[in-house]
Amino acid sequence: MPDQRSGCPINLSVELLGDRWSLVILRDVMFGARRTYGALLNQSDEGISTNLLADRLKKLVAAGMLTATGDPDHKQKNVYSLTEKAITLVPVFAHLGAWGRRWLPATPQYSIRAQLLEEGGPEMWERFMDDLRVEHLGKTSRRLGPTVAEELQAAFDAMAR
Amino acid sequence: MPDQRSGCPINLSVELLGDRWSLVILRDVMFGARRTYGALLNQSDEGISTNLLADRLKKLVAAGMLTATGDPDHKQKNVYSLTEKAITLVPVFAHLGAWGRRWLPATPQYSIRAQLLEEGGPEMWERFMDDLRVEHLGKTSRRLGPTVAEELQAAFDAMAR
DNA sequence: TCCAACTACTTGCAAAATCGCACTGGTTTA
DNA sequence: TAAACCAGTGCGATTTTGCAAGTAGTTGGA
Repeated sequence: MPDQRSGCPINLSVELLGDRWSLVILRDVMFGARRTYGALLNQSDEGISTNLLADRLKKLVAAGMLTATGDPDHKQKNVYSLTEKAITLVPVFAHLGAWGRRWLPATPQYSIRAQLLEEGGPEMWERFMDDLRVEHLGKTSRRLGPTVAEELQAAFDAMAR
Repeated sequence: MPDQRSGCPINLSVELLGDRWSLVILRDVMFGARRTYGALLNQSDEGISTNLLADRLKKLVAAGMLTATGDPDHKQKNVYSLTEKAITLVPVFAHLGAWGRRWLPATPQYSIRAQLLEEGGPEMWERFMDDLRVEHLGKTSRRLGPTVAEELQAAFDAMAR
């Protein structure tokens, strides 16, 4: 990425995220609670290959979308965390998921999270972003009860069974 | 696109729109009022090349995002129109534009439309989608006064001067 | 202590996509 | 009738993708 094509915010977003894997990886970190290379690789529903995963993780870290910190229990393991920049993509994911659910041949199991997020509306997105800030940025929580992430995951798992 | 990687709505959206040009072309049709091959090519701020533009237009038509109709005044000219499927991407564009404006080095001139759309909120997006339905789907208008597209364009042009 | 399994990658290679640019063939305008 | 305009196509170079295999350090169990 030497110089950008134009200063248009849509174009800049496309230049950063407009490929076949970046958003899928961020989705897995955000909604699938996959935080390591191995988890992202082995639990990838779309089957990303090792070199592309390594490359995208590098680029996403360089772009300030993810941070990598070593796992104290396992010297080789890197744990990836979302940055605030990535967390603020939640409304984009919510709308894109709703759009895909409406117009593309999405399967019910995979659609359930998009549906919940769509029905929850902006208030739920805000709660979800707060949960992500607790999980990924180490903010302290002020709320009680299950997190939005847990709700989404529970709904997804219930469909999987 | 033989078979899809997974039935996840985010993944399916990425498979359809996750490249370096599709969203940029749709943005130009939607916000830039460019309706022909020539307009999209010559007024492209990012400088798309002829073969890629031709290829993407073909794919977007095949995907039901655009329709092509002949210009009665000019037998060679095709006029491209947004479908309802494409028009419902407006909220995605609005959020993605807002995100790019906040986090990426967008220039003021190019940001003005994203800013107006962000400040206008969902009510403005609905008005804009109605305007697009009038322009692109031939629906009859029930509102008076300037269209949202005209407002956005006027603001953009004012910045350009 | 040794070794197999696990971790996070890197490398090599072929296929596909993207790129800029020249060019084509029909249409309209002067 | 010539020049300009229109929507592409063809080509060769570069880049990206996808798959498979290999590497190097880490961990856990016998």
